[in-house]
Amino acid sequence: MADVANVAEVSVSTVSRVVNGYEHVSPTVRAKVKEAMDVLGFVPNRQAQQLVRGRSEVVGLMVDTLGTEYISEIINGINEALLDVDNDLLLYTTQRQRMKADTYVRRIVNGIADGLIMVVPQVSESYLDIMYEASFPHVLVDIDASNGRSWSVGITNWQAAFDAVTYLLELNHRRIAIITDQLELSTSASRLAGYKAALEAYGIAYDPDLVKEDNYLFPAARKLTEQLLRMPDAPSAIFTTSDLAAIRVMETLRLHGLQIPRDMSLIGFDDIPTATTVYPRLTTIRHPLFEMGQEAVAALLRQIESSDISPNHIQLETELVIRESCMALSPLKA
Amino acid sequence: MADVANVAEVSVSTVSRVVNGYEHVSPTVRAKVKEAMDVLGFVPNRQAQQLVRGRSEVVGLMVDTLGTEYISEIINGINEALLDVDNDLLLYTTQRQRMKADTYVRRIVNGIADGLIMVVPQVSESYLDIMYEASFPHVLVDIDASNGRSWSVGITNWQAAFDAVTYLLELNHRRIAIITDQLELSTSASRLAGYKAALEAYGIAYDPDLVKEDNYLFPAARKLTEQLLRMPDAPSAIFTTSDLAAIRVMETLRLHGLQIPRDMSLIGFDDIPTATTVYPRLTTIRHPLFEMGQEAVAALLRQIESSDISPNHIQLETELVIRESCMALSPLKA
DNA sequence: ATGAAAGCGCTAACAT
DNA sequence: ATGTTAGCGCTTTCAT
Repeated sequence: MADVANVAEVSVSTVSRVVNGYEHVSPTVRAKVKEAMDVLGFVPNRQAQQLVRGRSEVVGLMVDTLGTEYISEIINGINEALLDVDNDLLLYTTQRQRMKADTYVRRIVNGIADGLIMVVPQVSESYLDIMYEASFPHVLVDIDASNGRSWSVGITNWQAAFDAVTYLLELNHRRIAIITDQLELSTSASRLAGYKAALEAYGIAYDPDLVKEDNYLFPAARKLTEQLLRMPDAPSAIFTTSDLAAIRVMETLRLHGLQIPRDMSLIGFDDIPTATTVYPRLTTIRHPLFEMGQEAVAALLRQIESSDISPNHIQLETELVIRESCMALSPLKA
Repeated sequence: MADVANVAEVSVSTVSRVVNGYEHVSPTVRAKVKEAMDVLGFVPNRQAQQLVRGRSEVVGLMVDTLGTEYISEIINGINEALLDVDNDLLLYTTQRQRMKADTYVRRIVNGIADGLIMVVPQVSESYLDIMYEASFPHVLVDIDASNGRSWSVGITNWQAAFDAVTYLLELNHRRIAIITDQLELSTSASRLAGYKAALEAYGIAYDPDLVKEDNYLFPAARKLTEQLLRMPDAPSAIFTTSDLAAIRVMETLRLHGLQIPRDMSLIGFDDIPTATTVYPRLTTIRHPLFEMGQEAVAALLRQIESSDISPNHIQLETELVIRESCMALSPLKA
């Protein structure tokens, strides 16, 4: 920077001013400085800027697992929003992590990022404690409701499940199974509640045998589907709380010679890109993943900029996307 | 840090010494400083450290798309290696990127990271130019051979394809199709060459109609498979250059009522986790994704530490993993 | 073994 | 409109 000042025959402050686009710089000088910057190929040192500004313009992202279209869409949304404010993204994966979990968070809090976005289904309370104590800006992504002390963004899980099951009900299905993620997850619990509510609205008794609990880390959708198929009064429709699981179900049904939707109706959840490339194209719930990522950044930035904002939960709407994986049952058969 | 020095009644230099674990600090003083740090919850400011050290201890990772198990495994490997040296990972996605591509790289080069790992099938030369001019440490991941001026890590693509096709040949298959990624990719070209070589070694004529070119960004495996099935002399085996494509092929075959491996043998590539969860479990080529990530970091670190090392290409070995998606043809039928 | 002081590259008062 | 200067929080000679 001193070099640029020399070449342009001005002071470093002036250089700094044009670097940061401030006013009160005569066009002549501005031009001269810009030229000098070009000639010297000058680019401001970020570390120094960060140091003096007290901000890193980096946000941390903690995910438990990469490699799903689900997380990919969220990250795309985060990136998009970050681009607007010229911030960078630091990635932390908790999967196969040898580091003590807390050290992890502590590093972020005291270190390199201005805030942290967490896309971790089951956030450990000790993480939150650390961040809370340090009043470190953070937001929890895709949880069902505010935990009271953190910002969070999620979706209307209850309504989504209610809509999906109601749609199936309108198609005259009466035996409707649900393959859900772990029920400890608040989102799963809400979806199951929505499922029950829809059934109840139609005066249909709830059958616990029709709910199968999967695990997103160790998917067992195939086994669960086969359990369903073996039932004497097997379901005519399956509602799955992720497209990934739905696709595994499709595979399994086909393996058993069943056709979709003729022999079994199927609804997924998330509306990942692949949902439209499988055959038949999957009827599913659109999960605003990309928007969730964007909202997370917005919420985080709000905290970083003015640290006195009280926790809030942002709830995004879902939408039933009807494609070809469901079919009406004839009222007679029903 | 000054606070710690005050509380411990020593100078800041001494505090710095214990923070960095230097010798020449009496045990008494060391203990006193450590206690002061604990009491005050002191954690060194990374920006300041980085500024004075002239290193950020952050490495950039540029990927074109997240959301595949392929990239996920690589990133896991990178993370693992980074953990050892206590560096952080900055993520750049080129997908849906509004930023001018060069600005992108330029930012990284002049900015925040000490080096860059690129997992981008088709690296633009202009990126490389920028990094080369700045002699910025970088490594290209999963390309087939050195480009002469960058470090890179890849696998033995030719051999891998040769092995896969030879296996099929030994199983008496004679009409063997290949569904490959874009042939502009050096890796794809090598694999196709390996395919041809294996055929030739068995004295089998090469049939261009049996090679179908897919696109990893816009997968068309289903359509391509159907083209293959419609052929009057349809293949009895398909070799696919990614497991993802292989799984789409499986789906398609099943849709057409064909059984694997009875009606069609199938070999994938990559050995992603899902390859073992589909039915039948996929015979495939093990692609050392995780190791590739680790090697990339090692190569990068070597460059960062001593910047005068000349470009090198690290080639990792693959391995045929035999599972249940292939079956021997009776010699008669063959 | 410990301390004093210079300086990493920049920004932002404060002067002029 | 432009220049001077004091830090930002740390590391690292150089003294002692």
